[in-house]
Amino acid sequence: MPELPEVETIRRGLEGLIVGQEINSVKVLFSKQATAKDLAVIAGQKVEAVKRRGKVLLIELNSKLTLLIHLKMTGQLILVQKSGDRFGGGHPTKSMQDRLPDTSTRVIFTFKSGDTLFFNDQRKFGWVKILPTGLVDGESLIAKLGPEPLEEGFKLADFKAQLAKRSVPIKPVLLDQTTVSGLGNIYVDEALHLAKIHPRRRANMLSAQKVEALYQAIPKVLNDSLGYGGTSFTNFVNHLGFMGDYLKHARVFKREGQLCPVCNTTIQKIRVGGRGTHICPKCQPAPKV
DNA sequence: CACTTGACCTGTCCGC
DNA sequence: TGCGGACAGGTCAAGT
Repeated sequence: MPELPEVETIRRGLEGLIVGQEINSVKVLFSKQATAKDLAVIAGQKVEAVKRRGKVLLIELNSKLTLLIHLKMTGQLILVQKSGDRFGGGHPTKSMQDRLPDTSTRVIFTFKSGDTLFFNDQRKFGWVKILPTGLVDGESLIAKLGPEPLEEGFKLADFKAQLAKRSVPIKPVLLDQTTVSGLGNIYVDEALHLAKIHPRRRANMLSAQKVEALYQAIPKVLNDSLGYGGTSFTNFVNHLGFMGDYLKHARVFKREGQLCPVCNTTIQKIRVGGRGTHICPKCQPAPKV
C-alpha cells in the first residue's frame, strides 16, 4: 500500500535524521527479504543521501553503495531515536522503543549514535538489497519505471503517447509503473475521480481533454496526500511510527456507501482488473461497451 | 507482442 | 466459538 506519497513521506523524514550517520551493524531476521551476507558490507559506512525512485527508497552510502528498500504493501521503516527528547516531546520514540522489534520486524539497522532503524513487513512481500550506486538505474524494477509524476520529466505529450498505445482500461494502465511511476490503488482511484473518468474506460479511447485532466489530476492528488503525510488504513506509518491523514480527506477511496464530495451521489465499490475500485457513478459514467 | 492470471504472504472479516 | 474462504494490493512469472 505505500505508494509515492507514503514512500516520499518516509524519505523526507529519514533524510533529516540519518544523513551523516554511520551504520554500526545490520541484523537480518528473515533471510528471504534480505541477505545478511550482502548487507554485512554496509557496517561502518555513512549515509550520504536518502532518495526515492517510484516506490523504491534509495539510501546512498559512501563507498558508492546504495541500499534499496521496497515496502510493497505492508512494509514499514521506523527510526527509533536513542535520545527521545532530541526533537522535543510528543513524538512516539518511547513507545516505539518498547514495541520494537515486534513479530513483523525483518531487518534491524543500528547506527553508531544508538538510533535504530526497523524494517517491518507483516506480509513479507517487501525487500532490502544492496547494489553499487552506479547499477541502481539498471536494476530490473527501476530500469522499467516511467517518469516521476511530481517532476519536470512528466510531460503531457509522453503521457498521451503512452495511453494511445494501450487498449485496456485506464486503471491497469495507471497501475503499470512503466506508464507513470509511483501510483497504486489509492491514488489511481483518486485521480480518476478528480478527472471524472470511469476506471474501465479504455486508455486509447480517452479524449484529449480527459487525458489532460488526468495528467493534471495525478500530481494534484499526490501533492494533496503529501500534505497530509500520506494515507494509513492498515499498515502505513511514517519514519517515526505516525499514521498519515489523507484517508480522512479522500475523495472516493475506501468511501463506498458515503457521498461523493462533488455531487453527493453514493460512492460505489466495483472491481476493475481484479482490484477493488471506488467510483462515483455520476461523476464517472461507465463506458457504453 | 499485448494482455491476463496466479503466486507470493499473513491478518482480518464474513457467513455458516 | 470455530472454521473455511474471500479479500487486501505491488510486482513478477507464467499463461493465453
